[in-house]
Parts: sequence; structure tokens; C-alpha cells
Amino acid sequence: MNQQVDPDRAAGRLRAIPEATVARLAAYLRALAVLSSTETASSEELAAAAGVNSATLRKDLSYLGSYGVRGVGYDVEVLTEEIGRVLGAHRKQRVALVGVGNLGAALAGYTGFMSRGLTVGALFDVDPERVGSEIAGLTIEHVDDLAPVCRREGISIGVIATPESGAQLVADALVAAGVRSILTFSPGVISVPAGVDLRRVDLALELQILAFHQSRREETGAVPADPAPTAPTGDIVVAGLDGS
Amino acid sequence: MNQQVDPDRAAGRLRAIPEATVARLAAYLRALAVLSSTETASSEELAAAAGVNSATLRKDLSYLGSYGVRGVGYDVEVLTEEIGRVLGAHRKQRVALVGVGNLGAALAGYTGFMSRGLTVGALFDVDPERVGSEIAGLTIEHVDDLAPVCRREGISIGVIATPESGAQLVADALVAAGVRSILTFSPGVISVPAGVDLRRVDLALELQILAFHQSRREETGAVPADPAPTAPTGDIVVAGLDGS
DNA sequence: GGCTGTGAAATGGTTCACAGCG
DNA sequence: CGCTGTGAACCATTTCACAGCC
Repeated sequence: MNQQVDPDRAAGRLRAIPEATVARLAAYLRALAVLSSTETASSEELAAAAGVNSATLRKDLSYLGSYGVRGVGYDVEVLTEEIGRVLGAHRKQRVALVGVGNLGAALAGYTGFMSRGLTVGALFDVDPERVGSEIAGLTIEHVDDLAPVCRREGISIGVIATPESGAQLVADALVAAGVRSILTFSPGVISVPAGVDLRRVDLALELQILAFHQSRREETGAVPADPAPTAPTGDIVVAGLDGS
Repeated sequence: MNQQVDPDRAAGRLRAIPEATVARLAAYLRALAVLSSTETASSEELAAAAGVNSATLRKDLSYLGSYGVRGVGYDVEVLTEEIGRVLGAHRKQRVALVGVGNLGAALAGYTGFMSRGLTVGALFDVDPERVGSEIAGLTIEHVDDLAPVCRREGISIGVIATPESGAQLVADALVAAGVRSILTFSPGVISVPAGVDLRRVDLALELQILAFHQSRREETGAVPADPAPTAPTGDIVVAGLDGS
């Protein structure tokens, strides 16, 4: 109810950035990169380039402080710098990628996956065929050596891209190695001790959501299957997170 | 943007299922598969196996109707069947996968990616080296033939796993081929006409969120690096039960 | 007694709309 | 005058807590 003075803001430091906002900051960075040839950009332009509502963008940026100029917009360079700083780009985190199959290889090469302060510090696999070979200039190590290698390389984040069967074991090993931030692409539930931040990405999930909507659409007797050239409703817009 | 009257409940058909619930139903199916040896499961058990709160699970299932028995729990088989039906598993959608690099290959082989009513109906690429070869029993076709092949194969969902540069073109081609549901792994913004459901998955996003939290943790002078059995403070932690 | 199903409260996030500044 | 920054309204989702049924 009552809105007391934000102690963080008052103290100069900033803190409570909503989770949803954090998730969009990276998108803003990409949008800014596209607009890097311009000096300034309005919230409207930036929002369009990032695929979000301009009010959302302004509110998001307001959590970082005041980096815009009224009547003008945001200085692209300044804002890029600031968002990068907030996202922790200056911290140069080192990432370990466990499981170098197709997915792992894709991740290692994914545009921007390892940019902005993130670098792959180590690659692991169990397959003796793969161990010892190189990808992106890094030698693939055996998972058995995970703990010592992670410590040596100063790994702070682990990515699990192994088949589901090995995921829990890998997570345990990462935790034992002192890694407290883990991203897993394994669909099963993995348990980690309190204090470890575990995030799960399910590649099949979004597809299933899509299939659900498509299925509904067919059932409710929508147009069979043909591309409606373009609707008159100015609803088109750039694709956001939610298509509907 | 506009608020229509709930037509589902009025028509006797299933009511509108919240987006957040849809996103969890697939996870429940997986949890049920794990528990398939048991006859029944309580909301508590199921929730633990799926990694969610039991109240959330009960509310979610309540949108599908009453499939539980008070004092007992849910019949695993019945519930599996019902969720599958709601997700549209009986519709047997056919999916086209465009871009068969590492990511595409990973997707084609991803556990559960193509289960539950989803089958890969076509693979496409531009690379002449790849076109003509086979993956998972399917011959890779050239993207130029996308429209005719998609129509012939009855494709209703398209997945874009190409480099960013080609993504918009592929999306256009899919739309032209009558595909109205598209999943893209390309980080850039893609625009599609109204009526097309476009979902974007950014593989780098979750990692960046993780890095943000990790970075914060380091800044706020948390424990350096060692797995402490730690803190009573209800920290983030996404996990289900204890060790399997 | 135990567990589901669900109103109601709490929380979190988005959008509106406009005051206020450059 | 244009555009940011932000209270306030709105909407979605989660969580609580308990009535009702087996």
C-alpha cells in the first residue's frame, strides 16, 4: 500500500530489479546493438526493435536509474554500457559446459551465448571418443575431472547438456566443485542444495505449447490452412514473447 | 486487447486454460510417466515429481475438470490420458525443422521433442552438403522447396533453427506455405502477419539471467565458493524432493 | 482422516495516462 | 513540444486456507 522511499535508490546502489525485467534487459542490449549507428533512440524505437511495449521498456529502464533525456530519448552508447554493467558484463564469468553432443556443440557456437562477460572455461563429456578433442579452441575433458578442472579454471556457472540419465550426477559434481549457478537442458527434475541457483530450459516445452494452440485452433474450426495475407487490424506488430 | 465473454464455459466445452497452466501440463505428463508404476498419486507427490507447488498443481488440474478422487489422489493412467488429450496429443501434428546444424540435429534427437502427437515431417537446410543426406530416417530437403514439401507433408508447425541471418526469410517461407505456428531459436526479432503464432526461445537468455544473479551474489559479498549446507533463508532454489 | 477442488487473498507484472523536465 | 519517468489501474498467476467429499 504505502510506498516508502526505496533505500537502495537512496543509497546510490540499486537493487530490486524484477525478474521479468532482468529477462528483457538482454533483449534490449541486442536491440541497442542493432541501433548502434544512431546516436539516440526513443523508447518507442527501442521497444519496437526489442519486440516489447514502450511503456514496459521505460519502466524497465527506470529500475536502472535515469539514463534517458526527456524530449530526446536514450543515448545508445550510454545505455548499452549501463545495461551491460547491470547484467554483470564486467564480471567475466567463466562457464563450464557439460555434455558436448549436438546440443552442447550448438550452445558453444550459439551467437551471443558466450558474449557479454561470459566465456566458456571448460568442456566436459563422458564419451572417450570426444574427450581430448577440441571445440572452439578448448580441449574436452572427462567428467571425472570436473571438480579439479572447474576449480582450476575458476568456473562459476555450469551448463548441463547431457542426456537426462546423467544430469543429476553432473549437477552433484558441479555443486561439489563449488559451482552455485547451474543451467540444465535436461527435462527431468534435478535437485540441488539450498543456495544453488538452478534453472531449467525445456526445449520441447515451447513446441508443446505451440502444438496446444494449433490444436485448439483446428478444433474450433478456424481457417483450415492458408496464409491470410495480412489482417487489416494493425495488430501485426513485431513478434513479442506471446504470439496470440 | 479486448475482453470477450468466456465462450468456453458457456458452451460446455473446456474453459480457457491459463497460459501458465498450459506450460506446466507437459511437465505433469513427464512426472506421471515416472510414476506410471503406481496406481494413484496425490497432488503432493505429483507436484514434487514435477517440481511445482501442490496447490498450483491442483488448481491447474481443476481447469481440466475433476479427475481426482478426494481422500485418494489422481489415477495416474486416467490423468495421463486426459492431459494428453487436452494438449492435443490425438491430433498428430507434423513439424518441419528448418536448419539442420548442431541445434537442429539436437532438436531432432531431443527426448520427448517429437513425442505426444508430434512428428517431424520434414527437414530443410540450405547447405548443399547437407541437402540429400538423412537424419532420423528423413531426407534433408532444400529450403527452396519448403512450400511444396510442407504442403505435401501436411506440416502445421515450423521450427526455425537456422543462423539469425536466414530466420526472417524462413519464417516468410513457412507462412507462405500455410504454416501458422512457428517456433524460432533465432534471437533476433522476426515479424509475421497477424494470425500466425510465433514463439521465440532464446538459448542465451536463461544463461544471462543466471549470470546476473551470480554476479549479484558475488558483489553482495556472499560466500566465496564452496558448497555450504547453508542458510535457513528461503533462497531461490528450484528443486523437487531430496535425492531421488 | 486425508485429499481434492476452489473461493479469496496476496503477489507480481503490464499497461495506462499524465506530470514534469529538457 | 516531445519524450521520459512513474503513480495508479488493471490483469495474470500463485498461494492460502478450508469446505466438501470419499
